[in-house]
Amino acid sequence: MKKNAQCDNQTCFLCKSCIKEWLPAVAANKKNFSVKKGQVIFSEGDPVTGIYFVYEGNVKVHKKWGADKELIIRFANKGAIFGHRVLGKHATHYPISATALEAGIICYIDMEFFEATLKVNPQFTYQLMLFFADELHEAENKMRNLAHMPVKGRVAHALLALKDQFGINQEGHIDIELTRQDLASFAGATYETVFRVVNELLQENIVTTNGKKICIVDNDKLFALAQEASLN
Amino acid sequence: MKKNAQCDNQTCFLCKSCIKEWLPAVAANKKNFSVKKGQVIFSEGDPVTGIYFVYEGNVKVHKKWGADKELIIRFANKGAIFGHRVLGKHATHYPISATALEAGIICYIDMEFFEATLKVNPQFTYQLMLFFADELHEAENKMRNLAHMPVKGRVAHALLALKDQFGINQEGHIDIELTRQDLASFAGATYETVFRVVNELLQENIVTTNGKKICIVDNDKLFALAQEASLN
DNA sequence: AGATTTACATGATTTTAATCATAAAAATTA
DNA sequence: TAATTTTTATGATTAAAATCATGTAAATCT
Repeated sequence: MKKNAQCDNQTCFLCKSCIKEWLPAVAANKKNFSVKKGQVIFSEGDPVTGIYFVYEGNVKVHKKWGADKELIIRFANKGAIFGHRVLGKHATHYPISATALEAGIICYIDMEFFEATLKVNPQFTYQLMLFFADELHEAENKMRNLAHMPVKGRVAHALLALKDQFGINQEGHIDIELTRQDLASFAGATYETVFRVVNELLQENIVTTNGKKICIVDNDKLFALAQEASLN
Repeated sequence: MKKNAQCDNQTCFLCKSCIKEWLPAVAANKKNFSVKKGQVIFSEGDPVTGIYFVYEGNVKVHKKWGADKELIIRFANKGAIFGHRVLGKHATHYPISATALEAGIICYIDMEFFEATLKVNPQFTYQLMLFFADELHEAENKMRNLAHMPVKGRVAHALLALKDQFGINQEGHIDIELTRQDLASFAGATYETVFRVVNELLQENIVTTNGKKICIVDNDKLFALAQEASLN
């Protein structure tokens, strides 16, 4: 929890959606700190004290199952809000964990100031509601996929979602490096199964890989896999 | 779409959360209509025109998979909002379907008036955001369960969720009658598997059934099943 | 740099739950 | 009320994916 690194007060979801007059208050109340790769920012069951934003780096938001399984709910990248359990009923403990995927800078806002922010910034509240509506929409898709779509389709969907969120870098790779285990946890399957599925995708010339880097070669086929049977 | 039956303008989520001064506007702009059992209120892919509330009856919100599978995302009961796809990005088509589980009365608000309502009622917007936060929380649990929890646990969880939402009637039954197929679709499994699981629950004296009516006899055991392995 | 931990790789086996098949009962509708 | 549709019931079979087991490679920590 080093406190040196500072954000620019204009990048995150909060700074971008609140009225300019409120920014000094944000600057005065925010707490920046840097995290290193693999650092747990908060863990399922921890008491809720505030809300977080990503300034640098990527964070996985995940939910544990037993000792050694988890589901990655989503990724928070530059600017994104996470830990929004300050809101809603029974908002006393984080229902999910948040872990840094790489070194980065996090911004923390305590509950009290966040609630003041909501009161003062109806526009921000509105934006937050829209964000939740979109999250909910994605969650609905993911639930259906987990219930009915085979692993291969879920992996295809996961790769497309990663491409959407992180984009493609100069070399043509999806611009995030995940371990196969994290990819598996994101797709909601085991490492071994995902390993086999990725092998199939390689065989079928749908993707190429280079270590953790993944390149989508045939977007259409991948897309078709992610849709399969949902249209019949 | 009979237009005779009218709601009382004080029961639904909208009427309860907006300022009183706005209620006449709501009354002037709402469109009530009655639905019969099994009636599809809107279907996945339909263009979005407005938002709905339940005044009487229960509605299932579901997402299709192929021709004959679906996942029931949630149930909307008296007062509940549904079809909130008016909000968020790409809010052009309903991503889910809504079907009446029994005869009832529905309230419809068109998009334009709903957006005006949000502008005029920051308090309502705030309540809606909290509602979404809670929905999201439940969705996170459901996703993890679909990914990792065995069907028996998911059925246990489903029964407890039904008890929570609909309560217990005088005879001690969960106060909603679902077909086994709907219970299966809510738990994210097939009819046959759920049938077998319910048989096990009967054998273990955890529930009793009487046709579609289900009574939870041993809440603790059911709760334990719905937790199993998530704590290890 | 060496030691240790974490991630990758892959085959064999087992388990779970879906699929298929078929019949009876119940509910709905003509 | 007869006819049709929907729901319930249940066994047999198959398929998908998890688990188990084991070795190697790569990354991280002293």
